[in-house]
Amino acid sequence: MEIKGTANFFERVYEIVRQIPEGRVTSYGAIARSLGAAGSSRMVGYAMRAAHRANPPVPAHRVVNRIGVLSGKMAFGSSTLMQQLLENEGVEVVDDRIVNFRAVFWDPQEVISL
DNA sequence: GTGGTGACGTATA
DNA sequence: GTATACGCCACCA
Repeated sequence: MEIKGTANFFERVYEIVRQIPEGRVTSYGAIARSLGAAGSSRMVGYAMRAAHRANPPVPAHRVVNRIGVLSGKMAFGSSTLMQQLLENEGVEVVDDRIVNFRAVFWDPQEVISL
């Protein structure tokens, strides 16, 4: 069964983000690639921007860009909220950047391949 | 229906 | 490592 519908694009992104383990993060490109929308990474970021409309809300704070920068911290309403949430999960953040980003990086393909 | 915008990524120099 | 250019296409006015 293949759910064809652009409206489901957001839902697809949300579902992947919900599967991100605590203390881990992933990048927009990784999610986009998992959706088969490699190159359309912007759409993933756009989906996150509207993540607050999703129900249940997705841990958007676990999604950062490819260099581990909290590019969307502004969308949380507070520039420090996103960093605070990450640090609360054990992710060290300095200067709006994730320390050892590569170490805490989580590949969505890991779960999809299950 | 048309156009602008964007929580990005890749390519190139 | 930085700087610039382009593509990608769903959402909103």
